[in-house]
Amino acid sequence: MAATHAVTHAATHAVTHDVTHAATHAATDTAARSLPLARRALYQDVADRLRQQIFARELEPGSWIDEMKLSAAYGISRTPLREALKVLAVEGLVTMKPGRGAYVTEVSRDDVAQVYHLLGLLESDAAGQVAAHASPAQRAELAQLHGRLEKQVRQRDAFFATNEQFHMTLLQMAGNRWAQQMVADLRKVMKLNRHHSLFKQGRLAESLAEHRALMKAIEAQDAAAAARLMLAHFNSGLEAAA
Amino acid sequence: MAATHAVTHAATHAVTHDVTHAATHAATDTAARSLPLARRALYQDVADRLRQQIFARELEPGSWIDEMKLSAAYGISRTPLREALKVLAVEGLVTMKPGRGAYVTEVSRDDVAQVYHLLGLLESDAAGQVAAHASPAQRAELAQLHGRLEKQVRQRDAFFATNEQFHMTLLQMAGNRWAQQMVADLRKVMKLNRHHSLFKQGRLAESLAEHRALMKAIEAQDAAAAARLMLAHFNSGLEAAA
DNA sequence: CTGCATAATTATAAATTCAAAACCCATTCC
DNA sequence: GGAATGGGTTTTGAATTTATAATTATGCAG
Repeated sequence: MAATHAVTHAATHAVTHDVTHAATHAATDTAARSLPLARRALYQDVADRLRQQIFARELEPGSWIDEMKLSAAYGISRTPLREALKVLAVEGLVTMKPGRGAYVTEVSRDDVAQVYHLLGLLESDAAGQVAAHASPAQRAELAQLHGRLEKQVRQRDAFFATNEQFHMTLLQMAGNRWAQQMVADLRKVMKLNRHHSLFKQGRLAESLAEHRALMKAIEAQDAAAAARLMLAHFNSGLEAAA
Repeated sequence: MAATHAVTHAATHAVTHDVTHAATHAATDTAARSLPLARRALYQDVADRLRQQIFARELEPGSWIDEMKLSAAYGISRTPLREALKVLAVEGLVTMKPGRGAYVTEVSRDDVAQVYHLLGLLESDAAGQVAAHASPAQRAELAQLHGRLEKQVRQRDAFFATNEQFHMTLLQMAGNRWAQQMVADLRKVMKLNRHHSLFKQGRLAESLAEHRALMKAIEAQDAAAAARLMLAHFNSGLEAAA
């Protein structure tokens, strides 16, 4: 069950701002190469693992994170774990209380609304850019992802993953790496939320319909419509979550 | 000379997501209280100091950060320094190369444009919200800050600091803590840029004029105009930087 | 003289150790 | 009886140590 998460993270995660730029053509490669050209830092792996546990609610929001217990469970020392916790703190997933350790961030109803608002703002802007400037090949890639989405209305987890991939691909095409990083972080925070809108009955189909309209606008290269539809997509997502 | 920076950072910095919520009424307090209710973590102080050095170009973009030399200079061990470096890495100010340490991030011309675009997006949204929903007291606070700005056209550093305070206060009033955090981070990145628009001759006066128009829209509670003017403010800032 | 292989040096990464807080609970004083 | 204070335990925070990886220098062969 952790498999889908692993894939998702590999795609979204670019905290290191990987300078090798190998990531750009990584899509063509098969899964993972045996020889790790750029060795991954341990604290990053630990951060990934922590995110997984937080998103899976194995670490509950509001709960205290026991450094000794966790480092023992991971089979590492406290040092890389503490470094990872600091990374998650900047991302907003955990909260550091000086002198008393790290706590999993609690995301309030208000926070959800605020994050949805920001995602709408950032992603609608990106959608407009893509509709205006994307190459035919890029539009085809989005269409292909959307096609996969259409086939996955019945499989919630798969839909979830493809949906995220669609949105992140769009962001990447918009070409603003800072926006991309921000949206990735915000989406991580959203996963903390128990009342995720896509969990709601009927929301998947609704979401799909909105995506369909968005794709149409992108293929018509109608930037204004694309932006408007993406904003509407997030607004109805928020409504479903409320 | 470091004084202005210290104040700026104290205002913008909320990485800890200070749970005490004391920050909300901090504006009424005088500078800094002598008794530190919540002891600050060392790695945070180190992070602040690193940012200062980076912004002051004592650590040049692209240059390698010598952990041993720096920890010795700061009179601390490498452990908290390395934790601080990881924080800055997530913020995008430094780049971690696995196995060969940390490097100060180089911010390209393109990056500047991208960040300006995002700031325009986020802050114009905030300006609209504030214009629509701010209380008379809040509008007065903004007006007071703007008044200070008017008097500081001749003092670049002071103008700089007050300008930042104005923008961050506006963000705080908009009430979206995630947006606030993001804008704070983006503004940190902007400080990396050598070609900062406010350094340009005549840009200060121009900036002030734009602020004046914005204030007028806010006091008239004209949300659309406030948003539009804020966006224009950033667009002309970008133009000046290019 | 040039190119590659190897050894020595240097720096990073992680584990361990040490010290200083914060917390808990019992006891005592008001 | 309740609040405050004290010691004991636990846990964080930071320094130190150890191991691993990368870089540079050096020497040898072509």
